[in-house]
Amino acid sequence: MEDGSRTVGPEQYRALARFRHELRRFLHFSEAAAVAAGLPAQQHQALLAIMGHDGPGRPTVGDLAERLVVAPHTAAELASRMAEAGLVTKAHPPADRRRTELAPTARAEALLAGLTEAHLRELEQLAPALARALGLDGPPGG
Amino acid sequence: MEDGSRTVGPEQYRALARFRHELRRFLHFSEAAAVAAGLPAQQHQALLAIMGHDGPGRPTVGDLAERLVVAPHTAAELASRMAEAGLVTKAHPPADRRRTELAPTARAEALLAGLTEAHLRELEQLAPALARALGLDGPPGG
DNA sequence: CGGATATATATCGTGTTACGACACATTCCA
DNA sequence: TGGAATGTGTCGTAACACGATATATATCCG
Repeated sequence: MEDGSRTVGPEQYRALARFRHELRRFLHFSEAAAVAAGLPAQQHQALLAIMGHDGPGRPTVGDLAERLVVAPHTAAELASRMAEAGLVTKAHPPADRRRTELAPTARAEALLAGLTEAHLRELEQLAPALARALGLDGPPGG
Repeated sequence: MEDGSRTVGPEQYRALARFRHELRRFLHFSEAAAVAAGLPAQQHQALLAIMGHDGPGRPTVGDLAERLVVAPHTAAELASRMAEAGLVTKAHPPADRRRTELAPTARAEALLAGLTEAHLRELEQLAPALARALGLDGPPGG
């Protein structure tokens, strides 16, 4: 019965559409905030991934690709643009000189701090709606 | 005290980065699924917005813009590409001939049904991680 | 009724981003 | 030590979103 082959109806479309709408509102806020701070949206997210790296040592270009769910060479391009913009510095660790480790500059850290604060505040507002929209089938009583 | 001016530290970066990672995983899945079905990602989402429209009558280009959180002329371009691709038909209601009402074609409905099924299944998997990542400060005990 | 203004959509040129195909340096391994 | 694997970088291409601008329709006000 619940094999999922014919469960798609108007209610599912509406629920999924609502979820995507909430997502896009957040993403739109995020992009606008980043651009207002002088950062392209992807560079902001890359910076967050770098600062939020929780492994040992600095994240590499490959780590960045994995966290952003993009192809390695896409992350490489992104890292290059960020280095040009003075947001990160690149270093090749002696242990494996193929790798490129990324470290944020002081300016990038300052920018990210402000943006992160704004995002945390915005998410406090949006989280309930997002969580609600994640209950895609709607409440059992509705 | 909780004015939010100095709450940004390593834990916040990690939590927010994890949330963005989950988001990107979902968005990557979604785009890949759409493209595999022969639809550009935005056209898939536009279709979902159209089919998920819950107001009276058909959604207009302006409605689409609002749901996708894009500028009206961006939605107009998207609608034109979709009409060219045989995914929607346009109609100008007599009541206000400035408006353009959008209706999905049978082919579009079939495509969206399959994609929606896949998305609902994927969200069942991802929803817990997303919801967890939405508790950005981490559990009180952790 | 008629002209000014507002609304809804559409078009054009531009910039950002992501990809595939390919190139190159470094490391690993038989 | 030579060849495959790994990590990153380069180049050309395509989709998307925007600002500026244009057009058609509707509305308002006297």
